[in-house]
Amino acid sequence: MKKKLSKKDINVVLNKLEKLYPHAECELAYNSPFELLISTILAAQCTDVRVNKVTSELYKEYNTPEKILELSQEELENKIRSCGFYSTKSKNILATCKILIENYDGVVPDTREELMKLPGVGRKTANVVISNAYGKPAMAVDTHVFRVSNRIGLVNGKNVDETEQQLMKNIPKNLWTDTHHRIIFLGRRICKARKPICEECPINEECLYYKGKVM
DNA sequence: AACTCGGGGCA
DNA sequence: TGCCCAGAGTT
Repeated sequence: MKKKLSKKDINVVLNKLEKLYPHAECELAYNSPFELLISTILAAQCTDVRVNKVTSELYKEYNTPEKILELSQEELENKIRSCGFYSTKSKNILATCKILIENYDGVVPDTREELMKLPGVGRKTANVVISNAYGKPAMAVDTHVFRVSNRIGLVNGKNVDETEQQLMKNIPKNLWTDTHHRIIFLGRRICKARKPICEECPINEECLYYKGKVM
C-alpha cells in the first residue's frame, strides 16, 4: 500500500528542509547536558514552550543533581506541575539525580546505553541528549518525526524503532540531528497531526500523503 | 499491543 | 467539552 520515496526524492526533501530551516535547533532551553537531560524528561507529552517556562525558574536555583536533590518530591512536583505527569516525572528526576551522583560523579553520561538506564530516560530522550549536548550522531524519533517522516514517505516504519532504523539508513549520518529538528519544525507548523496544511507545504510535490490525497 | 500518567492551551 | 502535546514504564 504505502511506499517509500526514491533515493532521489529523499535527497530533494532533505535539501528543501535544509533551505527551509537552515538553522534548526533544539527549542528546549539549556545551559548544560544536565539541564538538557531534565528538560527532555519534562518534555514528554508536553510542549517545549511550557517546559522552558518551568525550567527558566527551576534552573535558577536547581541546575545540578545535588541542588535538585535538596527538593522533596512534593516540592519538585509543585515546581514542574504544569508540565503534566508531574508525579512520575518528579520521581524519575529525583531517582536519576541520585544515580548520576552515585554512579557517574554527577556527570551526565554520553552514551545511549548508559542514559537509557536512568529512570524516565527512554530511547528518544537519550538520543536527544547525546546528539544535542554531546554532538554525537543520533536520530531521535518523537511523535512529530514518526508522523511526518512516515507521512512524507521518507520511511515506512510500523513503529518508532523501525522508523529510527530506516531514517538512519536513508539519511546521511551528518544530517541526522539537523533533520530531526527540521522535521519537528515542519511538523509543528505545517505537517500537523490533525489538519496538515498541505497547500502551503514546501515539499508537497514529493509527499506521498499529498499525492494520495489528490488522486 | 494496550494502558497509565496529567495539567494547560486551544477550538 | 474534547482533543492534543519534543514519551516512558508496566503488564
